[in-house]
Amino acid sequence: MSVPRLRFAPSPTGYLHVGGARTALFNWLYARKYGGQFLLRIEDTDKARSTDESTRAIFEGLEWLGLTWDEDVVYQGANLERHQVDARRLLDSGAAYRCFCTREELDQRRAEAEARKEPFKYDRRCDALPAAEVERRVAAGMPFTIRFRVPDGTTSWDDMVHGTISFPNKDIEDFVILRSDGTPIYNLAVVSDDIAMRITIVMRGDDHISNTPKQIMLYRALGAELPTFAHLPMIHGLDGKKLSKRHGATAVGDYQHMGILPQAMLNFLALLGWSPGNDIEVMTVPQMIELFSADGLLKKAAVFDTAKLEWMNGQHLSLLSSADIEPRVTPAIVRAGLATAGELAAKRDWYLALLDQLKVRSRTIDDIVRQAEPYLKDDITYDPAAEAKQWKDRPATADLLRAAGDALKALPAWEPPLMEEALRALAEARGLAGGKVFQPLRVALTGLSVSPGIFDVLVLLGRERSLARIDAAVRHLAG
RNA sequence: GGCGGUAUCGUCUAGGGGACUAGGACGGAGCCCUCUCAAGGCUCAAACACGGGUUCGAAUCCCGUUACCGCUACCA
Repeated sequence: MSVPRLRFAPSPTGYLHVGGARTALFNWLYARKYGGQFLLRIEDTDKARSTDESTRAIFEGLEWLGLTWDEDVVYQGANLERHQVDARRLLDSGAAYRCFCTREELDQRRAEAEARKEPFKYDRRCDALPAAEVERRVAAGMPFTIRFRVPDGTTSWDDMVHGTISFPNKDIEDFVILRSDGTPIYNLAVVSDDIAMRITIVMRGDDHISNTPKQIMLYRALGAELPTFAHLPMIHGLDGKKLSKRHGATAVGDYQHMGILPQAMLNFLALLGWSPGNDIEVMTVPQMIELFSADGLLKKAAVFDTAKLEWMNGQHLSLLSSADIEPRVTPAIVRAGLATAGELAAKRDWYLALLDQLKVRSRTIDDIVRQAEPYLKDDITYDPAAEAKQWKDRPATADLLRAAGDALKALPAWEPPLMEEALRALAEARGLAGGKVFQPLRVALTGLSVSPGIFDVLVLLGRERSLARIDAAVRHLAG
């Protein structure tokens, strides 16, 4: 059994789309699971739409996800000569013929057929041209395309995900393989390259199912061995339509910038169109490789639901230690202007303790950054809603906070059990439930009505800062 | 229009003729825990597209219908 060779072959006409990322993921998982090779080919034959920028975006997206490829990147555009040679071989062997019909003529005939409500199929008129006439036209420099002559019969294959699929050849017209300018059409370029790259498994979106019979005919006419085909279902938006920009974020980079972890993205994508069974959902990347099996590949298109992605990210966040996520959080904090990397490094232990507190109540890296502000910045601002809710009776609150500050200040050590004892005693002395003390205090310390446990906040802030914030709140309330 | 593909809770899915009173997860509702918010635990609502077969028995197999998606270019 030969080593499986798979490839991901995006065209660089935009950013790395989540659908493309998932196709890449399944190819990669298959290669990793079965000891195969995963290759990357950039299909840049459409010069008008391809850009270096989007080629870079594809690399970046794949690298961020950790979907590494095994050999040098293949640029389809660099294989133009081989594509032409293959087209020529097909022409010479009689599997293809020259077509002198112009695009205008074709468009017109297509429109006429349309008007008559008939399906349009190229009528092979140029295939019927006498050899002498063909020669005359070529000699006269008439432009021509090369069309593949579709044989009679049926073309079918055993698809890895769909089982047997077959197409009556009569429904397939003699398709163009080489344009009049000498450049190849997609189907030729793909087959030519897949043969050259010795690809054994072609795993791609099921929007290519209709191209497959054409490609199979090309493989045969070229005398090449057929690869195994696996057609993955598409990804749709919430409205059931093929996922596109109007559904919001569709580029993997969008999710990277939203603070999604690559492993969570991969995990989520893997579950769209594949299931390991046994109700398993949250998986690390090694586990995904371990569990991956082509049997679990589904046929049905899946809807991309970001709510579940965020939940998944939260799951992965809790799987990681604060030290693991620190490299991803720090740049975001720096970008938000809350601290410099140097400042954070100087108090690393404290910083990691802070992350431990914040990550449990976060779903994304951005959530962590949002919550970190009161601990990283010197000044806090009181959230109006929190103030209105927890500081209703301002004089009484000022008094309560002053007392709480005094109690805390009197503590022999800055430790949670002592804090709790003192604060609960204060509450009891005033006939209040603990929360009636903790909540106003939380606002004084963080400016917010939501935070980690109050004693954790006190520890994170430290004695001096906590006491100072309480003082400031008392002054604010009195003033 | 032609051809192809697909069809289980709103969403991701388990399910491979009897173990189905159709399971899990997200989201939703509620309860517990609790100083808030999360996390966690528990509970509830929620689906086999429809119609015919085959079979003692169908979510599972077959056929048809419907719906949705894709392809139908000198795009990829």
